[in-house]
Amino acid sequence: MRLSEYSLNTLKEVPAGAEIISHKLMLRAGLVRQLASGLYSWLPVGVRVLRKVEAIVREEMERAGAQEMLMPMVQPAELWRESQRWDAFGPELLRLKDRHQRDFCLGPTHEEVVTDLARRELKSYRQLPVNWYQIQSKFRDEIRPRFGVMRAREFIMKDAYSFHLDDACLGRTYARMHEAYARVCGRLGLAFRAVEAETGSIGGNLSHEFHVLADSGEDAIAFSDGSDYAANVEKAPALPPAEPRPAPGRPLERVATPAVRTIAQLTEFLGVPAARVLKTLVVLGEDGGAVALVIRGDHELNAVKAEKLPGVAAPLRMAGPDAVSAAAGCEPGFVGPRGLGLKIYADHAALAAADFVCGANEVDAHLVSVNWGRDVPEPEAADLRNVQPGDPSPDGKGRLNIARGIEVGHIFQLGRKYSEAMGALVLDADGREQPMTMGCYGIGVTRLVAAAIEQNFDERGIVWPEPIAPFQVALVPMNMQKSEVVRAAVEPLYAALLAAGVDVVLDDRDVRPGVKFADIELLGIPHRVVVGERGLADGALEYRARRAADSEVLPLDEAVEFLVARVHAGIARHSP
RNA sequence: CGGGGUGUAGCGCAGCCUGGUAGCGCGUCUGCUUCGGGAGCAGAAGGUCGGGAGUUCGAAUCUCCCCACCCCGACCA
Repeated sequence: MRLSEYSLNTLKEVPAGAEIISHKLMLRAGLVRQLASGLYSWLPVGVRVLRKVEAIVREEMERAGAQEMLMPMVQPAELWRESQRWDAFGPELLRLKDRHQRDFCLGPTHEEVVTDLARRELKSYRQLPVNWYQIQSKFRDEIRPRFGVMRAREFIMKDAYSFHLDDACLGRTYARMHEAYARVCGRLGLAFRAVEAETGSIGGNLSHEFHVLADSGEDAIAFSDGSDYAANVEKAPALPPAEPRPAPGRPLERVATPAVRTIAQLTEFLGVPAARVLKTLVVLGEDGGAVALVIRGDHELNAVKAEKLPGVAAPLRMAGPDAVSAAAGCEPGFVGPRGLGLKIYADHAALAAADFVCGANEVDAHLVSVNWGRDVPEPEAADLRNVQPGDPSPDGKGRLNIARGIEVGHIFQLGRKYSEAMGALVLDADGREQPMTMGCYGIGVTRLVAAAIEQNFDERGIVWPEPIAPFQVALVPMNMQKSEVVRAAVEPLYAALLAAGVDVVLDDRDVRPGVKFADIELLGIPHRVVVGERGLADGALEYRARRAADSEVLPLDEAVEFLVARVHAGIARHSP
């Protein structure tokens, strides 16, 4: 490709509104442009990267035994009603009507469509297992699109669906897909972790998320320093404290705490550590009532865990001030478990506290030296909190660390949720009809591009992992328009690299060298070769890898061989 | 949806408080010079000041309504 003929439009300044590094660099390097909130056009350089990511995903899917197919993005409502998800999926499902007023949606995922296809095509256990995948645009009407293509409303996903007669077979395909996902991340040169995860609106019994580690990640993941245990913080169980609850010490006491509402204010006012303060959160109950959740002041409520408790409404919602007053007889900030006429769940750690501080259920007052059993009836114990760094690993080996991650992939063992709801049955060896058991496996292709940048950049721009760079080699001729010598050197080199199958770009634009250097670095091309009269006098070029601090001399007559070797090595380095 | 913020030339911004009909930098176009790290000089094009209504002799500026976009929270690849 000759840059003079290529649509490359880089920006010196960062467009307003871009917050995270990948979004800034994707705009500056001219990979994408925003159309509307959460909707992006991909420009030619961006598409080059996208296609390379897709190619790697395809290769690994084929290696894992999956077969590519393609399903419609527009889906009839009837299928979603069959699976009960027309109502359950909520406003994230973009609904529309055709000219006959029939209901449709834009596919946010394809379990319904693929299950419909499977029940028509798959009739015998002899056809199983199958694993179908597609790479296609998805649409989710996100509450808040964010961070450029990282959380877009329309995005490209690779989604795969497998069908099996029994769960053992599902488990084998799941393991192969787990391996395939790890290979994809590895080939992209990304530092990642596979973690146990919640299944959310997709459903099923077992799932893992693949997280690219980055401080800008929206998820928190917990992993053990003593084993390979790793889980999304949403999912990681907080073990009950090993030590038994201490015996009550001092007598119960009521303390006036005027206008002291928050844990921070309370710890300062009373000089008590947050771990000795219990906070009582009032949330909406299933029956329209309310439920109280008690956790330690230094702990964070885990909404996913809480909404699974009997009697608690899902999705979890905090009770408003009016509901709190009705239940506790005081405003939020002074609620406590003593004398509270609500069902109470207490977190294991809260339950292990003695002589603790809590709200008195009256304005401007708290109780100190409160003890379970003595002052408050023993509540029901539950795991209500997020794990914290230093907590023991749930598998009993080591302690947990917390890291931020970008969820680029998620795999599920769905089981028979969809096949039973939609009647996807096959005949088994005994001639009996059985619902198939299913797995589904998603990778955010567009998100992978952004995640790769989050892990690979410097002050000059993107530093692509070599397998997905838009071009492998950039040839940068100095004063090419005037210099016969430079042209005579660079044109054959360009042709030879093309002939050798190298993804090479020739920066033949009539612009000053500084512009070329800045653009090539912003774009993150892994290998750069400068061709100038200065070096050519000695038969030499200058080579510089994107990550290298300095250039090195490259004899002109060795250039093709050298670059081909570098490119192959760069890509091979990432192949597991 | 709740809270906060921003909309002025392709991009980044000033002007708004204190009304008088729009400016800076970058980019774009033309010419000359320059040509190994985002060039210099000279000239040029480009704006219903997000939209509508109102106040006023007069509105980018004041008032009201609407819209879009961004950020913080609940969702997910």
